[in-house]
Amino acid sequence: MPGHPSQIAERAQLRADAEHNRERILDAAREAFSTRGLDVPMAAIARRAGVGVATLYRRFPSRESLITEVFSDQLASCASAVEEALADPDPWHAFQSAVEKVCAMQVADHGFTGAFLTAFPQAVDFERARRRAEQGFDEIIRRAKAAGRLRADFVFADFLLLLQANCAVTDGAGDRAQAASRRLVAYLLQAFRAENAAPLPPAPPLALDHVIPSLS
Amino acid sequence: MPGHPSQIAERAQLRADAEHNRERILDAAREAFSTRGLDVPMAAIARRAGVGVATLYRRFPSRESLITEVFSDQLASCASAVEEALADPDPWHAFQSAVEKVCAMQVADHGFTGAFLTAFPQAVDFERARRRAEQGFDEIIRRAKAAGRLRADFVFADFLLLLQANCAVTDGAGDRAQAASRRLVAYLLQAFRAENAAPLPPAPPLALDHVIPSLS
DNA sequence: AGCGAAACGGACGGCACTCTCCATTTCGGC
DNA sequence: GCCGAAATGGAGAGTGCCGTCCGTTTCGCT
Repeated sequence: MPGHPSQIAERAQLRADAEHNRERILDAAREAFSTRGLDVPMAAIARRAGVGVATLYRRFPSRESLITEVFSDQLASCASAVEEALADPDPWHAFQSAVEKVCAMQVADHGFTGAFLTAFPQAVDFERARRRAEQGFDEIIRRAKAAGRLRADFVFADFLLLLQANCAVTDGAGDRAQAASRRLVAYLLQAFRAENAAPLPPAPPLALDHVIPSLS
Repeated sequence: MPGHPSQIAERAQLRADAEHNRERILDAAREAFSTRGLDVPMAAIARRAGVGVATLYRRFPSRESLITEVFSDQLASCASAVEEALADPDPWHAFQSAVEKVCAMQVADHGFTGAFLTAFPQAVDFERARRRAEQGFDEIIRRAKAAGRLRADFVFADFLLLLQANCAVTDGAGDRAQAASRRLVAYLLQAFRAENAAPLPPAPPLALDHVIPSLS
């Protein structure tokens, strides 16, 4: 049921041990990226995964494809969180918890998403997960506005703004990351409430494509 | 004549041409860091400054010392902006404009400050500018609270939170950076107003030392 | 068991960057 | 103008990482 048809098909042809190593590499990469930043040497990842460099390169032809794959997973998680929130009957609570969930994820991956977002080239694949998350969240926004809880001038780009902001906070402050993130999110959620709606100057021409350069 | 701080004294001994080149290097570095990120090759900076690599290294023994010096300048600018705001008779307006000014600076340096903050080792010098900025801003906060405009549970760390957040936004979004930053700042300023003060969960144990690892 | 294909790992060439060394040029006081 | 100290630039040694090549091991089907 998790559905990457083509990819799964290809991957299914992998021999059992290869598939196993692939997972190990992905895990090692996720952890390495999170703790040591995006430019950790490939060799380090390989060592951590208990495989040779060649194995790593056979599975992920370039460093970038590895990063992309890792990020793709993260993105899928976000999409799930959003869909989960869609089930919530209370529109504002849905909005709030979707935001909080996604931000908490960013805290957990300790800076990886931030590193990925701040500087990255072509990556084509996660189209689907991205769309899914974006549309789902748009729906959440729509409902929250309709219920009169979310300010009318809120736009999807504002959510991206929050995500970017949260990234900085999560990878900047070490173990304080969680508290810092929560505080920031709390502040912004307050600013997003309809009751507090005040002047608010310009609109941010910001789309996912600008946050993730790779898609352009 | 002498009796100046050691740095000035040292620098005053530089021959005229050397001092001139030093400035050129600093300018080149600022621009290079801003546009190409923190890991631009020393050679590129030297070329841009129109000097040889050796000259660069004579003036700044390590890449890090160069980065530190550039950042130190930026920090001093912030301190000035804060002191300027202190002259404002309207406490809330002072607060607001100090925040906006500093954030605008971050937009102008296009990600350099962000890059510096997100990943940096020992740097000892800017103590003074830092203190100056911090104390000045604390005073601004005090006044704004006393005037009943700034929410009572606001703390200095919240400002750092905002700075970090703003960094991410400014270097993430290219030419949209300015609009994005303004929008984010506007949202947060609204959340900071006393009138909107709402629950707001945890307090963020965050000090300048956590934002600038180098000082620890 | 036996065998072919798939997967493996480590060694290696190539490249980019940092920092040093030194022969040469430039400054600026006399 | 002259001369020593200061400053300079470029070549190059040292280092670390990327991505590939190839001889060896492991899988899994029969």
